[in-house]
Amino acid sequence: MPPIKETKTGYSTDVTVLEELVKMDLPEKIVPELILEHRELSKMRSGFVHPLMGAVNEKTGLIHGTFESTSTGTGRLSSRDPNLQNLPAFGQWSTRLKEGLVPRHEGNVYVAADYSQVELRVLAHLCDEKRLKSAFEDHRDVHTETASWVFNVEPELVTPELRRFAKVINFGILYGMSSYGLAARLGIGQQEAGDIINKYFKALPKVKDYVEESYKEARQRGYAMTSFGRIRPLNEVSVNPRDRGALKRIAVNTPIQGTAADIARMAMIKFFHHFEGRKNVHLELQIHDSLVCECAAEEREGIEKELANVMESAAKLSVPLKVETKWGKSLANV
DNA sequence: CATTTAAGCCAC
DNA sequence: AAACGTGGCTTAAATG
Ligand SMILES: Nc1nc2c(ncn2[C@H]2C[C@H](O)[C@@H](COP(=O)(O)OP(=O)(O)OP(=O)(O)O)O2)c(=O)[nH]1
Ligand SMILES: [Mn+2]
Ligand SMILES: [Mn+2]
Repeated sequence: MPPIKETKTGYSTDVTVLEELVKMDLPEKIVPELILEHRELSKMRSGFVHPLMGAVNEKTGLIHGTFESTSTGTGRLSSRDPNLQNLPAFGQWSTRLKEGLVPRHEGNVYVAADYSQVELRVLAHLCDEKRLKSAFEDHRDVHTETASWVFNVEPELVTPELRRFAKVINFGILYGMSSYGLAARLGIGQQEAGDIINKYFKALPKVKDYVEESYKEARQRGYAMTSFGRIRPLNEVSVNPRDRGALKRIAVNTPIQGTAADIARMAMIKFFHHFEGRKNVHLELQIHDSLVCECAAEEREGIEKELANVMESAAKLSVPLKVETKWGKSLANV
């Protein structure tokens, strides 16, 4: 079938290429269709089902993963052996998989809370953009509004998948995505993509100013810095020398992603203080801007409120921090 | 034989 | 001349 994209060593067969081949509606379209289906299924089996089952400790019956505290450039945690921060979140197989991940004790449930639009709130705090701040003061959902704007659908009709795509747009543009990159991701022309980027910064003028100012500061100081003083020396980051914009994008991203990471860490500390001595409340997972804990089913309602309160008060920004809570008998619900 | 690299894909 | 950022993991091929 026709080549669409090149890699270093040959022709690309990634998901966008295969979907393009299906769209071309050639007699052989069954081939990319079957490869796509195979990719999805084998990713699930060899990427999640097998490693997760293999990670179950024989004696405890539990998965004992490792959270690394000092292995990212921005201050985020990472998770390994197995990675529990990248469990599938969309699609039927995601639900099936996570139905198998359950609390250690019968009668217990998971309670989870995730910061709402966290890096956009951090951005609003850092750049003092009026429109962004009032959006959060008015409890609005900027991701949904972006989805509604870009994809021309009523906010009520924005699906979770569409909203996830809006995050790519919101954060992508903020962190320096080009019209080329946006066009490729949206499947539109570069002109149209450029228009979207221009409108984005026109709607939020202080964001553009902030991006430039933030980069200038970082370059002068030699390091990027979060709201709480975490630093990332820029001479330690390695970038492809052919990519001239890379260092700027890193310098702009780090204070924001890093500030969100600082907040998440403070929330974890607060969690331990708050729930100290409560033997049936355990923190199980941290997924960058969310915490998942296990507790007795009877205590669920109270824990949900306490967890939300702990996280929302972990730091004080010039915009409110908000979390969304969920609970369930397996990770499929949270 | 073990380790490294490339491509690809899962998440936030 | 490349063209959001932060990670971890699997597979196959290249490298040693
Ligand atoms: N640069 C970049 N950052 C991302 C991307 N996806 C997620 N993030 C960062 C920014 C988010 O605020 C943060 C937490 O991810 P979430 O999925 O929880 O999204 P967010 O909190 O923005 O929205 P939500 O929780 O759904 O209200 O991770 C992405 O595609 N690019
Ligand atoms: Mn969030
Ligand atoms: Mn999240």
